[in-house]
Amino acid sequence: MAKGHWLMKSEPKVYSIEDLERDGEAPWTGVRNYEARNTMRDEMRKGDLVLFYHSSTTPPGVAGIARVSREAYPDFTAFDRDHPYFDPKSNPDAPRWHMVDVEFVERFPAVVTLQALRELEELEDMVLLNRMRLSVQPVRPEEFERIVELGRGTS
DNA sequence: GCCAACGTTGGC
DNA sequence: GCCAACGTTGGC
Repeated sequence: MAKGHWLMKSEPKVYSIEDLERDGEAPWTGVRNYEARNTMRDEMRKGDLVLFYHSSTTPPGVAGIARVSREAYPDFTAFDRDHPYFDPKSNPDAPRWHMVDVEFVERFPAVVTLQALRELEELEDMVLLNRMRLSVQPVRPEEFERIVELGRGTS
């Protein structure tokens, strides 16, 4: 089975690639969208590579690479009444939300901006550019490679 | 801060 | 099961 490629969004004010670099590894808490959850729960496998996207910032874009380090398990922040991601409809006996852990791989010297991605014809079918609100999404291997080249400044 | 896009909820 | 109202995301 070929290695999977994904893109995951985070607001850097909440959790940035710099935070992941410092921490080394982190649980991807707080996804409260079914499609994004299903992707994490059903499709993401240990070792898969992830584009780490910074959203709601200036400029938005891909900041680096992470790797799935633990496959899906219940998002415990949903059980914690005092946590901002608390969801009363989820509980440990019937967890509604799942997440993966990711580990730091690489931070790009410069963010590959959303604007730059939009300018490339070969990326026009990217889920990112067509379903702007989906926070965990698949990326084609060739799209992934192209963005990594841009991020490393090697193209 | 605005607001378009769009996912979710809940009344019926 | 439809769909209007509502809430959230996320670019600008």
